[in-house]
This record gives sequence, structure tokens and C-alpha cells, in this order.
Amino acid sequence: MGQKKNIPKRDRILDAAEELFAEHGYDGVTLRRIATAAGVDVALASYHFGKKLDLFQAVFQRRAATLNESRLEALAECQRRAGKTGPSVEQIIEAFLRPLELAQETGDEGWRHYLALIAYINNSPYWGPRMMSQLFDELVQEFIDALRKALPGARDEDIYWCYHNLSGALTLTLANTGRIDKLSRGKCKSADFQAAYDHMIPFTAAGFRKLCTSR
Amino acid sequence: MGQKKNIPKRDRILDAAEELFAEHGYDGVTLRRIATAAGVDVALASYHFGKKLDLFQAVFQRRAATLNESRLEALAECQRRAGKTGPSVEQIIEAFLRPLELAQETGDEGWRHYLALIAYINNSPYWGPRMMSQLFDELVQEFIDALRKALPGARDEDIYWCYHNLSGALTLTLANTGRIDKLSRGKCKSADFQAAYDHMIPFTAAGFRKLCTSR
DNA sequence: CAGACTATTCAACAGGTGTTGAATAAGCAA
DNA sequence: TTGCTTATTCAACACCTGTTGAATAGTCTG
Repeated sequence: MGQKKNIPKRDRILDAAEELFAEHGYDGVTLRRIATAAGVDVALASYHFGKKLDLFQAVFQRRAATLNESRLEALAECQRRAGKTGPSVEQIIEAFLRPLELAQETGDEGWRHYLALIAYINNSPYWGPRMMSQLFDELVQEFIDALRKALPGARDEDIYWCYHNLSGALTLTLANTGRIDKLSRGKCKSADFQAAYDHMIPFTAAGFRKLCTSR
Repeated sequence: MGQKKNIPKRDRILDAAEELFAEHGYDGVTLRRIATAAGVDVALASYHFGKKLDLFQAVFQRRAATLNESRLEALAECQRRAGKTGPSVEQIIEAFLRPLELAQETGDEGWRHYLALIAYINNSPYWGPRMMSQLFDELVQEFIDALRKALPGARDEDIYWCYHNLSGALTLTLANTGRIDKLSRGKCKSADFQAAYDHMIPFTAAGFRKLCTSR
């Protein structure tokens, strides 16, 4: 139980904030609750991170670079493998999603909480426009470019709407609300991310093909 | 500007709460802010609705019945039209989505805010499990049943995962965060709900077919 | 060791929170 | 009108919020 004593308190604050922000949102969490969960005095959060909003952004940024790198690497590798013809839609979407699954199944609960936080931010009319672009736009555009090449002749408008649908399905998966468990009466488990992506990849790939293939 | 003077103050509170809760979430809004936006004293919210949480649920419930009826009616009508063979996947999804578009384009901003609130709740690990089931499970199961008939031989697990993807795409659309506007550099507008559904219907229908058609 | 810097806690603040009870106004029946 | 009920405001409460400055402990360098 007390094995986290080794982790520096600064990091324990980030971990606690990550988990609580992901579940209750920015305003649903107080600094005192974060401090208590981290086993730390309230003032320490201010000392390390300044204002509450700065802590929120620190949590948001902590894992962003790592995540972007692993996804870009996955894209690069699938492009390498595909050779001259370029990767298929499925392969691109797989590169977009699988690194998330890996992060979620890593045993480190932090990644699961972090990705739930991304879902919270991405779905929020307030935070979404303020925070998503700065860290994820560049990555997304890379994937869009790859998709454009895999879908020659597709209208840009259609590609972006398809990506919107993919992003929505992904966001709800990351949020990990457990709703599908109830709906399906246990047949599906929202914590089973592998199953989620196994279904999401062919599902969305078929959608892209349907809308973006000239016929 | 002052044309809402006729609306009873009780309803003005609901309207203001609806809009603010949808944008900032439950904890991001104070009763005082709601009261100010409604042009009303703070205590009036408590008088009409009791606790803050009760007001939140009142907002959540106000339009639920109307919404469910219009969607069930759309399903019934598409089933009537389809006759003995039953409606196609596209037609079922259309019945699931179009009433939302109608509500959003009705000129009454309230519906747009309400649906954004649904998106907030559905994507929240805290509120989702607590609030979605009670009002929307029955409706969803009706549509799932229709989809089962339109996709004979499909495994239940696959159907539910497909519905999950549909629900995610829909949720992000309702949230109306404007992110796709930036990403597409204006080519797509998240406020253009008709365009959103025009793309979402064939996109998700193709996904259902891909995963739920035995081959 | 001293010293300097960092990390952490303690105590307190000014302001905001939801909620309540009494006071006042409005609407309506008799 | 008189009464009664509902609607609305006012004032206040006890509590919680983020933030800060001073005080204490810890860590490292010389």
C-alpha cells in the first residue's frame, strides 16, 4: 500500500491530479483533495506548479510528447513497411490507435487516467478549443496527410468529417465510462481496450472507404 | 434583448442552467452565475428545485421525454415504410440521428445546449454511469433490436461495439467544440449539424456492415 | 562543520460557495 | 376588500476555495 513512498512528492501531485481531473473535470477537483490523495500539504501544489490552472496544464503536457512520438513512430514504421504504394487506411488508423492501447495496458494506471483526461478535454466546449490544438494538431495533420494519400481523389471536407467520427469514437473509448458494459449486459467491457480498438479500426476504416472513395 | 421577460422565471433558470452546465460542466457553474444569467435572485433556484444537484437533474430530464418520443417515432415510421423486410442499417441510423438535427436546427438554442449537456454527461466517467441509463437505455435497446434484425447473424458483441463507435461520433458532434473547424481550416463547421449527420450516417452504416455481416 | 538552496509544512487571508429562514410581493379565491 | 397560497427577494450562515508569506525541515556543496 505504501510503496509509492519513493516517488517524489512533485510527481505524486501530478499523478493524483491526473486521476482526479480525469474523473471529475477541472472544477470538480479541489487542490486540497489532490493534496490529500497525494499525501501532501495543500501549499505544495502551489509551490511546484503555481496556480491551479498551471497544474492542470502541467498534467496535460507531461505525457504529450511521449505519446506523440510513439504515434508518429508507429506511422513512420507502417509507412516504411508499406513501401512505395503507401499504407492502407486500416494500417494508418492502426498506427493512430495502437500506441494508445499499449499505453493503456502498460500496467501503469497513470496512462489510463491521462487518456481519460484527454477525452475530457477533447469533448469539452470550454477546454477543447483552448488546449487540444497546441499539442495535438500537428500530429493529427500528419495522419490526415497519410490518409489523403491512401484515399486519392477524396474531398478534403469528407476526410475531415471522417476523422471527426473516428475522433469521437476514440474519445468515448478513452473516457472509459463503463456505459457499454451496462448496455451490453456484460458482453462488452469498456476497460477491454484491445477489443475496443479491434472493433474501431475496421469500423472506421470502412467508414473512410465509403465516404472517401470516388466511385 | 428583453424579450424573454414573458418567460416564467422558473423556466429562465432552467434555460440558463442548461446553457452553462453544457459549457462548463456541473462543478464549473455556480448557482449565482445561473441566477445572474437568468436575471433572478440566487435563492429562487433553491426554492424551485431544491439542491443544486436537483436542478442539474431537472435540466437533464426536462427535454428527455420529448426527445425519446421523437426518436422512437422516427424509428416506427421508418419501420412502417420498410414493410415486411424491415429497414436497412442506414434507415435505422437515420432515425436515430435526424431528430437530433431537427432539434438543433429549430432556432431554439435551448435544444442545442441540451444536447451538448447530454454529450457532457455521456462522456463523463462520473456522470455517465449515474445518469445516462435511467433515461436513455430503453430507447437505445429499441434501436439495437432493430439493428439486430437488419444484420442477421451478427454477434451481439459486435453490434454493441459498433453502437459504441456510433455513440462516440455522435457525442463529439453534440459537444460542438468547434475543433473540426480549426483542424480543417474552415472546410468543416461543427455547427453545421446537417453536414455532420450527412457524413455520420453512411460512415457508421458502413462500419456496422463491415463488422456485423457474416461472410 | 557552515552555508545555501530546495522542499515541505503551517497558519491565515479574502473571497466565493450552497443553502436557509424570515420578509416582502404577487396572484387568486371567497 | 379579506385571506391564503405561491413566487420572489433579502440577509445571513457556516463552510470551503485558491493563494500567499513565514517558518521549518531536508539535501547537497564546499
